[in-house]
Amino acid sequence: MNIKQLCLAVLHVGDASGYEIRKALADDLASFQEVSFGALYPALRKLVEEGLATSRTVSQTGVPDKKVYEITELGRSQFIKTLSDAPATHQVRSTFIMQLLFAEELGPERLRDIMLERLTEFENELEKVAAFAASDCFSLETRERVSRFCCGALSAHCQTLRNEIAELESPNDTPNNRTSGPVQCAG
Amino acid sequence: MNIKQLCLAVLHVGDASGYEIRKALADDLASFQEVSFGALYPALRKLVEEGLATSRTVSQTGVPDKKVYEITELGRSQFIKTLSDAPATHQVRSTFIMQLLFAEELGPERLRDIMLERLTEFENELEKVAAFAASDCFSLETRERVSRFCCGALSAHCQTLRNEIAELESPNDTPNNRTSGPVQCAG
DNA sequence: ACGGGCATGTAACCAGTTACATGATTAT
DNA sequence: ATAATCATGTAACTGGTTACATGCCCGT
Repeated sequence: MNIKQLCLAVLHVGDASGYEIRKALADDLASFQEVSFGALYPALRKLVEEGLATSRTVSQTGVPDKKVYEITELGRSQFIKTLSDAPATHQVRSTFIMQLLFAEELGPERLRDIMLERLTEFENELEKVAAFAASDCFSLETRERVSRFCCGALSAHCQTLRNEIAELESPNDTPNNRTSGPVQCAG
Repeated sequence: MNIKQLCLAVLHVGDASGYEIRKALADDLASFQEVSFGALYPALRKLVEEGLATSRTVSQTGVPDKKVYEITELGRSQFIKTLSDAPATHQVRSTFIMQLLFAEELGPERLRDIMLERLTEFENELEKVAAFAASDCFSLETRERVSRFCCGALSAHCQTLRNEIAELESPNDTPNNRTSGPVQCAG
């Protein structure tokens, strides 16, 4: 998923300016990386050069003019083909897991803060997914499928973290909804 | 989590050569990105230059010599401090979610293949986590905490995908363990 | 004979971030 | 006043990947 591909994904849904594309990527669906303008604008220029998109300047009152990009048929077909041919990767890069691994070195207070910070972030992402599910982008079927997939992991993460935090604060209680002893990694 | 930090993490657990560090990152725990040798060896050289690690050449019979790196006290303390100060990020970059979003354009057969491919991969990762939980790295408490966290999401992903695949193959059945209708994004 | 695992390293390249540059409008 | 939002863009830099270079041992 490079920036050009990411831009085409947004433009496939509807016309947008560079600024709007960035906002769409950052806000609309959790877990899609924020892109910087320094990479975004050159990428859009290249899309136009390659005939995958066209641009037009739209004047606005109050705010500056914007360059609205529109995907071409070539852009549409190339985007879908590239997406279809790409392996179904799903990579996690997590400082948080590393912090869990070295929790003993960080100390219980810092560990608690970190888990709390992450829990809040996961809850925010969950809200973004809910907002996406209630939006009118894509078909109902697609929105439900994507939401179910994302919610599954996010809810699990929230649940686990709440248990871990509770356990840290009162180590003697065994919370009712998790098993102690060997971890069961049921698929 | 840049490469130097990643190397220090592995070396914090025990001495290792460049080759072994790469293997540790790729195999031992799911969701830690594979690093290329082109980035790894220069990073290790820099660690030695900065006094964060030392290296010694170990002769082996049959296989070539290897350069085993050992973390220094400075390396240890700097690694932990950097890790503690870092924000608890947890980023997902997923071609797969993008493919779910544009599932209608890909067609049901391709969608099914993609979900199957991803399901297999998640199952593999689940096995890696189980192997980690049964290993002797880190304390039991840490292994359980990390395993619980990782298993939670991976199991949820597997469950969701199995439902989605079943639904695709017989759209009329409503699987017993998922609700149809509006998605519930319970935290 | 050939592929794969072990083992280290460099050079060319590329894709991204960060910082800089500009500037109007609106809300606090 | 001062920050935030809207809006586009360039230049320097960084942090990686890919491909290349080398070489030996083991299994089939």
